[in-house]
This record gives sequence, C-alpha cells and structure tokens, in this order.
Amino acid sequence: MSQEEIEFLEGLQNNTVDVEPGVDFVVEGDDRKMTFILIDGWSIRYTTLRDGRRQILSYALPGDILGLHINFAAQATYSAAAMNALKLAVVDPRRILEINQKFPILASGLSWCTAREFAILGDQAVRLGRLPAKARLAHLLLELWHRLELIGHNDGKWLEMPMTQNDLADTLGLSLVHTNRSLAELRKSGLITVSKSHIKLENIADLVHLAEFNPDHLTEFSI
Amino acid sequence: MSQEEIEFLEGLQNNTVDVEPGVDFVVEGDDRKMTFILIDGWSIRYTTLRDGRRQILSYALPGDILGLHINFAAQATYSAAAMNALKLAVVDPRRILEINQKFPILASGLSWCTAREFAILGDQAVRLGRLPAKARLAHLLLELWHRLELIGHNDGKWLEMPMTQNDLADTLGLSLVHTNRSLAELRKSGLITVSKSHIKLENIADLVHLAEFNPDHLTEFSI
DNA sequence: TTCCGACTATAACATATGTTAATTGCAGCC
DNA sequence: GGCTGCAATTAACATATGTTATAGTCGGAA
Repeated sequence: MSQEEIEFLEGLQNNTVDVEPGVDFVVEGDDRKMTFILIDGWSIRYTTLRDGRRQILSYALPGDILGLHINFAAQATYSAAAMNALKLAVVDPRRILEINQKFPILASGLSWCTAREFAILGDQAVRLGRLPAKARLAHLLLELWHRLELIGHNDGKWLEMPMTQNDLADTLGLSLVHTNRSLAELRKSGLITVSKSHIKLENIADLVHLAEFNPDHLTEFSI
Repeated sequence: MSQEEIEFLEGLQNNTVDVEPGVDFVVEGDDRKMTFILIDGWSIRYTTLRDGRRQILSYALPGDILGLHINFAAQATYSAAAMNALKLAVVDPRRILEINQKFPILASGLSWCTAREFAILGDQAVRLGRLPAKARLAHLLLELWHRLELIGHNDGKWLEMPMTQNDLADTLGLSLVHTNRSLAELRKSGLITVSKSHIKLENIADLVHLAEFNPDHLTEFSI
C-alpha cells in the first residue's frame, strides 16, 4: 500500500462512535444510510417479520465493514444491532466510491470483502436450508472459530460467545427450545464445553465432519 | 450516461457464449474465475454437500451479473448452472475494476447491483430460516414475479417457471415430496394455477400476506 | 409404435422440530 | 440478604416436514 492509501484508510476511521449492547444502529427502512467499520465488538445484521419473529443474517466481527454497497436511492434492507459494547467508525458511503476511483489496492481489498461477505451469507443459507439442527450449530461455531482465528481473537481454546441462546435460535432458524436441546446434545457427546459467554470446541475434526464444514470460503486477503 | 460509458458497456458484451440447459458454467473450487452478464435465459447459483444434496442460493435472470466481485477471492465459492438455454457475456473481472476507476455512473450502477444481490440473498435466508413451506414457496414466486416485472418479462398472467419441483425443493430447503404437497395446497386454495413450465399467481395480495413478502428490496436502479 | 427416463402425484409412516409450560440458576438491585 | 427479571433447562405433547414406496403422465429416442 502507498503512504497515501494508508493515510486515507486511517482517515476513514476518524469519526468513531460507541454503541451500547443491544442498541440498533441501523433500522430496516432507514433512508439515511451510512457505512460502518466495526472497530471493536460484535454486531448482527437481521430482519424482522410482521409478527415480530427475527432472522439474523450474519455476524460482523472486529474489522468487518457494514454497508459497503449502500444504494443511495433506496432504504436499508436490514437492521443492525450491537451484541456487546461496540466501537464503530462511521464513514460517508461516498468515500467508498472514492476509494474505488483513486486507490486500486484498497479497491481490490473492498472487492475481496464483498466476495467474502457473499460467501458467508451463502454458507448461512446452506445451514438454514440443508443442515439438521445439531449440524447447523456446529457449522456456525466453526465459522466463528475460523473468523476469530483470522483476526487474532482465537486463543485456540475458548471461543467468545456474546450471544444468548435466543440469538442463536434466530440465527439458525430454530426455536429457542430446540436450540437448547441441540446444544445439550453437542455437550453430551463431548464435542463442546459451554461456560458463561464462552464455548470450547473439543474436537474440531468431528465438528467439521458433522457440519460438512468447508473453511475455504473464509480465506485471508492476498493480492 | 456518457457516450463513452455506453460504448464501454456494449464493449463488455462482445464476447458471448451459449450454454446448454443443465450445464455448469462455474464449478465450486474453480481457480479460473470470470464475470458473466446473463443476456438470455435463467441460471442458478448453488452449492453441493458431501452427500450430494444441493442448496440453490439464488436465481439469475436476464440482465443479472454473476461474479461481480470474484477478482481476488481465492476460488469460486459456488457453482452456477444453466436452467434453460443461456446466452452469456463473458467479462474479464479486471474490466469491472476499470469501470470503478473510470466511469462513476456505471460504478454506482454496479454498487446497486451488489446491494440488490445481497438483499435477495438475505430474503432467501429469511425464507429458509423463518417461513413454513407454503409461505416459502409463495415468497419465492413473488420474488420472481417482481424481478421479471422489472425486466419486462412479466405479462401479468403466466409466470415462466423453467425449474423442476426438484429445483424448487433445493431452493427452498424442502424435500421433493413436501414441495409437491405445498404446491398442491396452494393450488387447492386457489392462490396459484400450474401449467407446464408456467405458474399463474391468482391472488397477489393473499400471497403477499401469506409470505410476509416485502417488495422494497427489489427496487429499480436510480441515482 | 413402443420403450424409457424424467417429472409429477399421492399415501403411509417415521422423525425432527415447534409449542407450551413449569423449574432452576444466576446477576443486579434495593 | 431477599426480590426481580432474564437466561437456561427440561418434559410432554403437537405439528411440520422427511422418507420410502408406488403409480401416473408425458415427451423423446429407437
């Protein structure tokens, strides 16, 4: 990266904001749309049905970008909420277009981010459409395991889990009760250990097999 | 759009290729990646599990672009297949970066395409995670109805349906048998009429209600 | 024409998942 | 230290969906 690119990238993160756990910082239907760089904390993207049921679409971890491809004409198609205390960089989406015009290396990085976000959302669709409950859970845990690994937030033992079982259920398209049952079964078969806000994956190989997990979608960026 | 932009856009579509129904033109894991503009016909994006089960992620209709952001992803994270006879423009993904650098109007159009593709995939996740079988079906039919409407392929009566019930099942995360059952129920309640390769939506309002469908994600492009 | 294969249709039964409800554990708070 | 409320847990039961099997329909190929 050129000096200029590094400076621009740092400049993007000047305007930061703190968000309390549980707070929505994007609401479906919003006209005023911003791009966010997640500096610290976890957030979810989700949509709500008429009767209040919720489907969580994806998790954003530190370093992830939300709203990379804001459509200026339309409204937000999802909501976003903080899982724990968040630090966000708020970026005018026009600066994203500017990156594409002026900074080729950064632009290819953004393109990579987009491709990856698609792959992750595609994996989510596979979980929801084709995996039974226990496998869905294992698959999601493995995704988070790998993604945390890539950003140096995985000590190889305990996985941070700021979400409740209710959140998990809304991610996996399951009921709360069945989510709890499935967790219990994974526990009883010795595949995971659960402690407050943390999960330990006891046998990655067996979990990968159970979930038919393919880590190739979560590669690191390279040029 | 400037004259130059129009010419560039047309130039992209010089190199066209015909694909027979059923043929895979992208295979998950491919190293050699291309961007495709779908000129004619329908295609699917899908992934395959170890045991051969398939999850269809999305449908591409005429005018849609496949692989807008593949440049720097390591390998293709999905497969793509022709549903019927296809005409594709094959585009070197580097020309997409060129668009972003040189043609601001086209660049915002691409950004819109990306946002829309995300919204559509998000809707697919909601279908899979939170809607019962009949509603899933209705929701998908309404999505296709609106998308065909936007490209002038919807005469307001019969919806083209080149996919088999097996394809539908693999889209909706259902078994073939249950897909058939659900179709039959929609038929019996008078919401749809089915004929060879075509479906007629008899009561859009009731279908929208059943599916909790929100058409706002499928807007037209504007600046 | 006949056969064959792909697609659709339906029934009977098996299973996974949802629902309701009651119980426990635990953290924050007065 | 005892409320209070949210999260986790478990049981019993209800329902949606999957599975296996069989038959019907249709179009294309020999």
